[in-house]
Amino acid sequence: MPSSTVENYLKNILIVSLETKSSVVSMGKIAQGLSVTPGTATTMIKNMAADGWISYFPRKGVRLTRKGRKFAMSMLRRHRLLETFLVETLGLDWSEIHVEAEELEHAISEKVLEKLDEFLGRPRTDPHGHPIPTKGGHIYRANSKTLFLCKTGMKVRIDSIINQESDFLRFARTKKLIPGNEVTILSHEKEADAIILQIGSDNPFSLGSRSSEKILVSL
Amino acid sequence: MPSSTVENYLKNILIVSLETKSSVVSMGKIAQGLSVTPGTATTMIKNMAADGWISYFPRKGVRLTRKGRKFAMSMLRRHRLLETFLVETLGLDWSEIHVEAEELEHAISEKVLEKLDEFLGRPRTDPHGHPIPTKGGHIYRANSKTLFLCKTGMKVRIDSIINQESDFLRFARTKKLIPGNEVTILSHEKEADAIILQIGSDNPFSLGSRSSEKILVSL
DNA sequence: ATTCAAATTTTGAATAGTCAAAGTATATGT
DNA sequence: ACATATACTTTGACTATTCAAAATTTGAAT
Repeated sequence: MPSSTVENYLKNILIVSLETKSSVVSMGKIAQGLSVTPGTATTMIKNMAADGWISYFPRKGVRLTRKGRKFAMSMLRRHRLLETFLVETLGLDWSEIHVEAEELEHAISEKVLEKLDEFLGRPRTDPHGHPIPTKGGHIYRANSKTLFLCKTGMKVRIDSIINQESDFLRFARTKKLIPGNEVTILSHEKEADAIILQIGSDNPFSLGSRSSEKILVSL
Repeated sequence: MPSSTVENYLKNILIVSLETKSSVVSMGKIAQGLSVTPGTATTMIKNMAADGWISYFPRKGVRLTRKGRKFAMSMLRRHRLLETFLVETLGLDWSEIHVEAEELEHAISEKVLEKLDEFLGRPRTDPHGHPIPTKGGHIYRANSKTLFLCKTGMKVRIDSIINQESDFLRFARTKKLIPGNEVTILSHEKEADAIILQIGSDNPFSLGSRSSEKILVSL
């Protein structure tokens, strides 16, 4: 069994790997994702490689082994099922659940997790719209793209919010940027580095590139 | 915030303190309760005293400070609410919940705990019949005594099972030794070091002193 | 009073994870 | 080809927690 630190490293590597669609993740990304100094990441990664969680390519980056990926998937499953539970059952706010789940995911056993999954009715996605990996470690990929890539006039449906910072989530919620909602792109001009959009008949508002890259949508 | 190791020490000191009805707990009991060597307990206790969780009386033992007791109570509250949740909501077996709750209690925040309490309908006791401390750190004491102290012919109601070992809990369950149930003491002779008892119209069975001291009952 | 066993403390060493700072490799622009 | 900024690794040190084994204290029994 990995320590919860190792669990965090594994989960983070998987997430970056999925986000960037690249199986090799750089040390920089790892250190940043875990908020540790680069040196710490290097030492940690070497130990993890010795334990067979990852393959380490010095100065290149890191790739999850089969064993590492399997475990990382199970962490993602825990995280997302817990987030679902916190929102659906306990009624916590969307913006609070990430931090809470981050703690609980290390403490919940397989057994309790399966009972929870059953209790929740085996949900497919979490409240952010992210797919929940199956027990076997499978994840289904929606064919979404980021809001930033949408052109003026398009109507799209929000699939998920990648950004997990509570401030942003709170903002997103007040603007009804919520998975499932329809968005109309009123204007998107590269020069302005912002898109103007509208949800339903609410007041239109604008979003910078930084933010609009963190919102996945599909047609 | 204490580390989860400190949380464990605090909870254990409180439990022993309640069990033995003595505010000072010996180092031996602490080391034993936490399954560490005596030396480890000594070092740890000294640090905890420096941080104001306990008062340390060398070669005498340890007493929780106000701050320590408050925190320990909150640990007990977490533990017992979680056990309740695991049984009532997720349907886990009585014998499994102690171990699971032991992990989760370090990961659950005050906020989530309060939501959970609300969701469960603010239960007063956990599935073992132990009282759940209030948010303020209060615990109500039932006027129960141990089954071992009961005389032949008495009819009593089970309040709680102190022993937390899964093997014993499994056994207790098959014999219907469950909080709330009525027990008739068919015979209790000191010489035999065992009592014979009956629940409802089930087959009578006997229990040694070791076990019968671990079951709290009231009239 | 003295002795002895039990309980407790001390000491020295190990492990996991971390940082700061110094050193090294690499890619990129000129 | 060369200089340099950037990314990465190495080194030395620190903290929390643990153990094993040696040393000490205490209380009870002779």
